[in-house]
Amino acid sequence: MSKITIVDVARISGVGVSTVSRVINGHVDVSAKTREKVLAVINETGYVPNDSARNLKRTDAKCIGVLIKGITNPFFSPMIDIIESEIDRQNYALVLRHAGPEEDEADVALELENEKRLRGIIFLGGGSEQSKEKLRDLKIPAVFSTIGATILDRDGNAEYSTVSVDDRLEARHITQYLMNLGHKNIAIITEAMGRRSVGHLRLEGYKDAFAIKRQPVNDELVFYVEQNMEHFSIENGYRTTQRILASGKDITAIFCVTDLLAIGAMRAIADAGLRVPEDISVCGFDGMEIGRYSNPRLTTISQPLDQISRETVKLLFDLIESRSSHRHIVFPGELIIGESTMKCLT
Amino acid sequence: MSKITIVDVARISGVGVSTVSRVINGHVDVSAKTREKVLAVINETGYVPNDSARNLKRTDAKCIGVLIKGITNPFFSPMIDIIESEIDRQNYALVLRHAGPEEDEADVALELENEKRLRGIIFLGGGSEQSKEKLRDLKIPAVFSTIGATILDRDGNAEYSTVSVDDRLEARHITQYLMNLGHKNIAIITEAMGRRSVGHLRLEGYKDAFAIKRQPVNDELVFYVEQNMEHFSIENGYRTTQRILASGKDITAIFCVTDLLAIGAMRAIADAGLRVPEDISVCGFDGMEIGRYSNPRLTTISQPLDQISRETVKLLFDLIESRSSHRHIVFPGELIIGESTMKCLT
DNA sequence: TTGTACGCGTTATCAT
DNA sequence: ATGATAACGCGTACAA
Repeated sequence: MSKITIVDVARISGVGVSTVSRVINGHVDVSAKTREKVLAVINETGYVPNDSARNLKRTDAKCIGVLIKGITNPFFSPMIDIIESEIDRQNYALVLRHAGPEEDEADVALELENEKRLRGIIFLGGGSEQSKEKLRDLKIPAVFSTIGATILDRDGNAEYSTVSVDDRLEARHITQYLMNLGHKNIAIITEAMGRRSVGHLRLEGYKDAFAIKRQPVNDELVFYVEQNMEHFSIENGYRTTQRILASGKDITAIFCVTDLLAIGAMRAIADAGLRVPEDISVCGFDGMEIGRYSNPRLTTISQPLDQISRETVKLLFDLIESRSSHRHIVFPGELIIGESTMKCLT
Repeated sequence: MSKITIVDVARISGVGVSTVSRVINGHVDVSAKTREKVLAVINETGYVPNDSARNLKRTDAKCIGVLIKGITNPFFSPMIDIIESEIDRQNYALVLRHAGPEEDEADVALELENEKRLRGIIFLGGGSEQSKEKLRDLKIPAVFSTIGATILDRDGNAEYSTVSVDDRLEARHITQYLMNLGHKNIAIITEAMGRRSVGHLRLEGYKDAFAIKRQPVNDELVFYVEQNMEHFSIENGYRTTQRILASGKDITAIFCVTDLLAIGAMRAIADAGLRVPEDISVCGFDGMEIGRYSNPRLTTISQPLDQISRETVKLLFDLIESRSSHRHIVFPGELIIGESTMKCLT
């Protein structure tokens, strides 16, 4: 079964290639009889149009690209479904692409743009400082959603749009919540990355809470995840918490900058023979499903992923149809009080 | 900034298109001076080769496709990394594609095959009965890994290869483990799907355990997940378990056919004021990371995803290089005894 | 070492 | 309604 092309189909059906093309693309100006004949040939030959060749010629592919940085992150999963259906509702097709840890998402985006005939692109994660410049070469509107959005400067930037929560502010809120429970020695588990990474932004929020209370931040209570494995994974939360416990620091609460870290932290605390929250309170950030089913339930900041996803798509279409210029939309997070935090007893 | 092509680059650099092409593809037969000049132009123009046009011409793209059915399933996440690095080790590129719930994975595979110049393809999930036939049109070797593999008949099928555990056998093992703990009234939460779906296969294993003990299966203890949401989700495990508890059936153990279902089940039991495992033992299937960090730790069947992933790639390359014909490789699962199961006290 | 010209499979344009 | 043919952007013989 060697490769069969539109020419073959045309020859076998006894018609011209243009006619076959018309049938494939559902044009109306073709007789029912001819259409059926061609369709029959297509069916029995198992002919599949070559997408590369189509994209080379086509001008009007109503297509939106979604670029995910790190497929490993289950955080994005719930967003995809919503984005997919929203795009579908506009009668556009969705091209989902994944960028590995080593790939530069800007390169992948550029490639995607002219490989498919994209009208717009959504970034989930990614958005490193360095790729920022390359993004200028994008000819289509881009929207960064959630994590990736934080990494960009928001101040009057007209190159792309962002939709997210205010990581720094929300991190301050949950830290303040811990403080209001009476906690003073609050450790934080975060990521040592760029100045505008989520990890850093949430750390800033943590520091803000102390600044507002006019209390010094104890740098020894700032713990960074291990570098040699997935940064925001359960396992990393477990390992890092073990380091915290082994350090002998007298802490009563841990703020993990993601829920997955918090899940690992809670297990590490339990394995050390301590209780959550009686001995140590734990809170996360993100509002992932798992936190609502963990034991104990996780106290966290919930990101309104539904709204964020919907707004992301809406904004993108506004941009595509020039109804709007680039904007930076910020949604409020919601403090979810679970069972993993309680009043400080000491 | 309109679209810039290889012709533009050639014109600006004052060379021919073939020279530019040579530079792009890293051919050696081009003077260092010319190369630099071209590279400079490429850089300042932000030129990106059109992949569609390249694939149209290229014949030797060393590319492997990985098709994931349902990106929502975190079960596959750990496999991707391994598969990616294994493929990389062979100096092949990886093209990752996702098929939505509505898409036929066979269509996507066919499209992927001639869009990129794939040498082989790996299916993660998917593999429905109906798409089986379309797969015949694939001109490149295909390997189904884990979940999707089960759906195919293994008996002397020479159309594709499979790598997986024996779902039916392993399900029997863990059911027997529960029986050996003294449990008699064992509920099962599974999926009502096709004859060879994982849900059905694992249900068969459950029934086998009873058959071997010459005990009748109580059909009233077979519970099916809700159809109107993700089948193997935490939430579905929660809801279905609520139904089990509300049914008033006198059960002492629940076998959930996936770990995610089990996580939801444990939470539902706790919310009902009961304890795991003292009141009800719970076990899962898959061996996902979350089960090792849940509270209590989950008893489950662990699939050797490392080995499965590695073997999947190895087998695919054997097929590509005609060192092997299609095979069906089965790995043993491992019973992981957690804290979510204990002796039946009644 | 470098440039010219053709073909990859498809769609769009222009005839008919 | 249908067919012939010129692009689309690139790789690669082949010629120079």
